[in-house]
Amino acid sequence: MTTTPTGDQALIKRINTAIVLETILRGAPLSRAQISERSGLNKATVSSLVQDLIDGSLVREIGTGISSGGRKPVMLEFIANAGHTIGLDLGVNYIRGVLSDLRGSAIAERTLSLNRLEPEPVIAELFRCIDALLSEAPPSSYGIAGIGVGVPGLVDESGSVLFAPNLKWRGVPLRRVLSDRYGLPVTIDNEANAGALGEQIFGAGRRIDNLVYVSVGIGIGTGLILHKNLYKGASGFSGEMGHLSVDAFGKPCSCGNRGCWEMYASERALLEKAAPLGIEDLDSLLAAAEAGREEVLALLEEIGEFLGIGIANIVNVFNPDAVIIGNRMSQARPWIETSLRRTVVQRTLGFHLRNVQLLFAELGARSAMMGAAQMAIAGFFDRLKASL
Amino acid sequence: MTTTPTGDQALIKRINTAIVLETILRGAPLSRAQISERSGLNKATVSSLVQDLIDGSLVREIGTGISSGGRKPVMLEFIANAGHTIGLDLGVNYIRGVLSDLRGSAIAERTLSLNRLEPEPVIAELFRCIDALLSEAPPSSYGIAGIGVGVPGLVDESGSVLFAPNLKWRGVPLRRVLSDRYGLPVTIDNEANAGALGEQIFGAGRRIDNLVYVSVGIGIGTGLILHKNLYKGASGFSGEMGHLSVDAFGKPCSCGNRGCWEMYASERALLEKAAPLGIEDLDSLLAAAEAGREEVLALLEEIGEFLGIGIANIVNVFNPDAVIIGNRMSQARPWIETSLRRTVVQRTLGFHLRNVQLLFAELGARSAMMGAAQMAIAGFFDRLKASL
DNA sequence: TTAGTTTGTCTATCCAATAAACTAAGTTAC
DNA sequence: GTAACTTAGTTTATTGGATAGACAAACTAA
Repeated sequence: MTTTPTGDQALIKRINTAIVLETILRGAPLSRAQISERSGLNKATVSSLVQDLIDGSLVREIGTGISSGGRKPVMLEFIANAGHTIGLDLGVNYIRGVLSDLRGSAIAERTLSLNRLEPEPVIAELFRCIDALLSEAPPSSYGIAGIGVGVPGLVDESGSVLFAPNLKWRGVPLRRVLSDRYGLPVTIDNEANAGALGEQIFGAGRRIDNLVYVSVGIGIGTGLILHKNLYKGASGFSGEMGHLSVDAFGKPCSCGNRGCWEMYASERALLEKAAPLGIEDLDSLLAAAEAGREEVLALLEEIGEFLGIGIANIVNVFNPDAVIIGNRMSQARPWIETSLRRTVVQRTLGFHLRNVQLLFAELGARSAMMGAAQMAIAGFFDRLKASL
Repeated sequence: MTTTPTGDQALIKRINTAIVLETILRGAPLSRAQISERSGLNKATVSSLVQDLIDGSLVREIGTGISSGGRKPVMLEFIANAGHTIGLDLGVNYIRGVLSDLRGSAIAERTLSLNRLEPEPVIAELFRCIDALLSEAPPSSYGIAGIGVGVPGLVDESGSVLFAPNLKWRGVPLRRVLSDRYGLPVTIDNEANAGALGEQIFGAGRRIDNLVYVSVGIGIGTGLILHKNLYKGASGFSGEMGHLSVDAFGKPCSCGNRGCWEMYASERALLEKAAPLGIEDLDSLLAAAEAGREEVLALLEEIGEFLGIGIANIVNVFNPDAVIIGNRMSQARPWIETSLRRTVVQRTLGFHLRNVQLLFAELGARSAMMGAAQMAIAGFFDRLKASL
């Protein structure tokens, strides 16, 4: 019960092997000598651990490097295609999937649209998408290392979708369904968490330790990366900052609260206001903005302000290094950025004391999908570290 | 630069020594055999590490226990008075100090009131309080292990008070001042963080891994304990949830934002509303409530509702196991609890799915002081683990 | 008294990291 | 073109912790 994992020699070896592997992942190509220097491990130790990694098909020698006055170094690199993963972004009316290698480079992508919401047909499409991607996977030592999925809703620790309002799902055991069919490790998480991870690893958030990703789509979801790690609430779910109330006695929200942020700053809120202007969807709205239609520009400025109001709250609470605006609304950047930035500066306690960057997603619509692939990759490495 | 601490035998020993010590701290009195069983470490290993702890004056044998059919076990316990710490709660018009042993048992306490706010006189009083407590400390192996202080403001990683609005302090290097004078390790943190720690270790939050402590005094501060650890924002400060805006276009707050929570739910907000009734301070207000004065009861019910509005936001964002209401307003429990609880239930997304407990501080006004002592104790153990 | 049990220590062994010596394979100066 | 120097990577002997198993000590039960 209280059995903490104890320290023994195997633990040391695991720790040091992980250090060597991570050093290579970060700095490849590297020689054994460079790894020794960077990691602080003895040359002999590095040699031995590198040999294990080579035996495990995770690292390979790629020939000699240039000499600096002595024997030429043998350069090493991580074998990115030692395995592959599948990343999926399950949206309300689309599925995006990617087959990637273990560094996250995309090998194949698929997008398909959904016209039904019920779990059965959606899962059938999910299977089709995965099957198609699997058929493109080249043979490799580790094969398919895992599947990651981002979904627009609350996910618990067992990988069940507790509640996805826009899909009208409740209690769908997605992880079990997928791992039963494919016999692979499956990671399920909120779409905003996946997006946060995608931007942190591959996009606007590289090298930023603490960031908040705000996914502005039909609703608003948020993914938090604190001290380089995805933060999950106590029970393993979070990302509900769309339901932060910004107007305690405002419009009632379906969640039970009143004046929730996403009722003022989401795509849905924007389109409701645009309806009287005869605009039905985001694309035509952005086209109208492009054309300089003034009522539309005013609407977008207002959305920027409301986004800023919620972001100021988030900054006050979490004090992150960056906030990244992602998902569909990031396309509206040219017309919302000014009012958004102004509002955040006005409303953030001691803003000048902070170094908060306001950024927009670099991966655009691919953030969540790439983040889902990264979830699977991270799962692979976690299992690896635990095993050797 | 990228030098991660590498794994060697000393690391193993540190890890296992910490396991043994923690096993004793949690379950004392224990025999070596019991420690071996609970920790999973070999009997011989435990014997050797226990001997080190005995040599280090951290553990002692306290005679034999009862036999269960064989040789009698030698029982061990942690030497709580191997050292002492000082915990201080620096309030706006008071200082509370405690001298405690390494388990957090109070040996002596002092409370004194302040009538000036400037750093110099306050620090002079702080010195007096510390000196008085120090003079009561019995001799011990480790002496005074450290000083912990909770302050009503923003504290950075270097232990400087960046900004304490109610004290009107800016940039006071409190840690340096104290460690220069006493030559001891000093930990400075926000008063709400200290209170959260105090309640988690000694009060209503025992055995709760994830909790939010809401310190409702003149303003509102919050301390977050996530996965058993105090959460600090990216730059080492947080606790600003009093400035979560609950009414985007409400009253302007001195922080720059509008409609901040603490403008509606704090002691100051309550007293402003009570002023027309001729009530000037919290004590007389509570007395009036006790006497059943209806206008006062209505005011308190309203405060309960506003507290609930902010707490619902916090629950939606952090999804903690418990929320603890602390500081002065916790005295108003009988008159605010009903409306508070109702509001939180109404406004929390999927409240029925959660297991959030709403609690009131058990340590009352002593939460922050005891938490400050705990900060010093934790610092002592951290340094210990790093050294051996 | 005897047999069995539990506690705690002792001993031999294992294993990973390490320093230092060593081999291999280059460069540079003249 | 050779001698002197450099750097890369391996080999060897040593160190230090954890461990299993043997053991002694101290007890209970019958």
